[in-house]
Amino acid sequence: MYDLILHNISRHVSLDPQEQELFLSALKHRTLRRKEFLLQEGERCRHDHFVIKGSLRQYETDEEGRDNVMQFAFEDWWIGDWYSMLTGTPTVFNIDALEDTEVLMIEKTRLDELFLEIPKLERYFRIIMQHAFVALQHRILFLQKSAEERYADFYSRYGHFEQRVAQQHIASYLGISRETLNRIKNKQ
Amino acid sequence: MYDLILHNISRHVSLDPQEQELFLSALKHRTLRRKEFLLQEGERCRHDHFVIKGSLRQYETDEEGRDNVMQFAFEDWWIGDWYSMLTGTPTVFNIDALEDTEVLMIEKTRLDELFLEIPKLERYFRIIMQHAFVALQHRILFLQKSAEERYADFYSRYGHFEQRVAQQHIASYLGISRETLNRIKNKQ
DNA sequence: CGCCGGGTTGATAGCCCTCAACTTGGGTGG
DNA sequence: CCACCCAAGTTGAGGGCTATCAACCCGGCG
Repeated sequence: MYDLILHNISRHVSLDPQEQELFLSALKHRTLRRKEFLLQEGERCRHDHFVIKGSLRQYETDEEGRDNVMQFAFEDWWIGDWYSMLTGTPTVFNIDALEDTEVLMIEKTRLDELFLEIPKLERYFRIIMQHAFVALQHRILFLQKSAEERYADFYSRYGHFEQRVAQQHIASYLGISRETLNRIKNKQ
Repeated sequence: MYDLILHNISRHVSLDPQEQELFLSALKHRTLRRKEFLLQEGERCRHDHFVIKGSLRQYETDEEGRDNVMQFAFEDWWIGDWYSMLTGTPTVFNIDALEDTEVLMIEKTRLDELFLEIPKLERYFRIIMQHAFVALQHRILFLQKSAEERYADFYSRYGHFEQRVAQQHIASYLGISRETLNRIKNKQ
């Protein structure tokens, strides 16, 4: 159950066995059925979540009732709402499971304590946050491009996940309508 | 010269005088004339930069020769290319000065050393990276909205900077043409 | 077997881009 | 100090990409 997260951490920092034990003891395990919510708009987000099985989608619902996908999360990814965690305000996002899913969750307040006890853990979170930041920068640049280019970029990066996600959700992630995405895919 | 950056840091962590001294000794000072480059496409980005005077714009130039503004940086902001710094690859971005500008720069390799010597400094960078991440998430959501809504959001957040930046750069930042932005502003 | 969410396809419309011409203003050099 | 020049901004016309709406198909699940 903990192999995936320990391996993920070990790619950036090396915790000794004691530190690993301390960190793992702060984690809680949660399973979700397909379509079940991990977080709903209006709640306060108090945990960060690491996916060990399945997949999730984070999205906001705008005034017209349209869903805008902020991100997906598959095995080996973190997902949560840092805005809500940092400010303590209710989240604008929903996070629900696209498949039957299992996550490890850590409370934000506990994580802040652990940063004091395990400096290397703070380094790990700094590093993955930098990578997440860079990924969003890339996405912003591609949102300036045509629908076809956006899909081509998505396919080259995340094509291997494509069958696990409904096309309309991918379209939303790319900022295009599901009809347009469909036409693009049927063109070639 | 160092007041601004020390005050910025103190909003998130409190360094003792020794740590402050150590950190400041790693900084270099650089002045740029308007239109001068801080970073150019193809170079490796080896420094992060903190603006103490003036303003800059970070942008990529695409195949059609169009500039896409990634972000601006004013006094009290950090700017650099973390993708290039993390991977050691040449940057795709240009960063140039919109006004006569002064920055404090820190070498990425030196910063990594300092993180070992001053854990609180690593905390500071983790925290500002989280804030930057959240800001980009917000921007992605607004790139789904109409040109008018994007400008309204920009104005409410950064309206006080508006006179210091050419409208065409703001348009690029918002992902709309300068003509469209102009029509929006002259409508009201 | 029926329902429903997801996907497909066509017709239409609209937002915004592009191109072009003109205006304005600040900076620079004579 | 003035005149020129170029960058930036303004305004109009036209078109294209993509959203929207609608109808229909399909497969899986209850």
